[in-house]
Amino acid sequence: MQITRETDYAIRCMLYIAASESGSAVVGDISEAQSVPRTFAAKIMQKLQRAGLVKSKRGVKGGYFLTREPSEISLLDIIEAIEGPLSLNICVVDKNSCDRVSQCSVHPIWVELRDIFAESLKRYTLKDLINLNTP
Amino acid sequence: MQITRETDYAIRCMLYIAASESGSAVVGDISEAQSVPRTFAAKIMQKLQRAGLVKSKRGVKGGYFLTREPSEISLLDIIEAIEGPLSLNICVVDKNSCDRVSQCSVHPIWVELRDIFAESLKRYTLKDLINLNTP
DNA sequence: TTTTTTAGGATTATTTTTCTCCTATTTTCT
DNA sequence: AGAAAATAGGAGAAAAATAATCCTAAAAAA
Ligand code: SF4
Ligand code: SF4
Repeated sequence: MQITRETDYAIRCMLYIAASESGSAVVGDISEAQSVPRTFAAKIMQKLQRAGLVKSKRGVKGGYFLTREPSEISLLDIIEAIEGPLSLNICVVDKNSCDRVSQCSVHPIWVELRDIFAESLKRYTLKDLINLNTP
Repeated sequence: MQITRETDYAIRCMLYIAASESGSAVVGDISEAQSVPRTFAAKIMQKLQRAGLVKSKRGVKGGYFLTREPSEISLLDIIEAIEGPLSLNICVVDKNSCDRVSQCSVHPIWVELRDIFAESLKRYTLKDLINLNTP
């Protein structure tokens, strides 16, 4: 019931880019500053790009930059970019995974809790997290 | 970011005992009724017992029974019995796991979210879940 | 054209999850 | 007492998920 290391790394990476002066950063710098293994960081950035949270520019003076304002990128966005749709139990996201769904009294609870949890995660944006560091 | 299959099984097992006429059930019946592999169910019941949620009686006419009223056993109780203390990121439950804790702006968020989530899970008890089935 | 930097597929290593097996012990019933 | 029913618990195997690594290609700027 925890986010994965990969997701934690992704949040760190996004935070680094958001907090950077220029608004963009190369994988090498992100990796070093946030203690994320270099090649793993590269993979993570690719996922974030496919999810549309960042874009890249190749070559000298290239790097990754955010596609939206830090205030418009929430923890939920980052988590779902890495882990896929948020759910607290397999049956919430894939009804075929369990043949008890139709008669299960717990299933609706997981659906409801997912929404509550998602709302909480939406409330925290990159901007909030940067401000906590440099008030 | 999901509960494990084991935890889902544990909830089913508890629910079966709580809903049973006699208030107790043997592993074989629980396993069959809830489609939980027999030996795995036995292991799960042991964990639940160590957590103090059930007690067992050996021998003929034995089985497992709840130590508290169904209205006094919450989803959080069951989840923590199986998975250990609830946390959404490793650093919440083990501060030594990450040497960035002291300077990390995300860490306090995970602590806060854990509490919100735990509260939500506390609100659902076995009694609520049984009533949903047989209103 | 050279250097910098991302893109992406293939692959490996590690850890966690999901079980199974076997033997011991306790309790009840006959 | 003895047989049967049931949990207790350790050891460990199989499968899946996580956490990386490696290598080659492609793009863009200088
Ligand atoms: S038993 Fe209920 S809660 Fe568990 S996976 Fe199936 S539908 Fe979901
Ligand atoms: S980086 Fe922050 S949130 Fe992530 S594990 Fe470390 S302390 Fe926790």
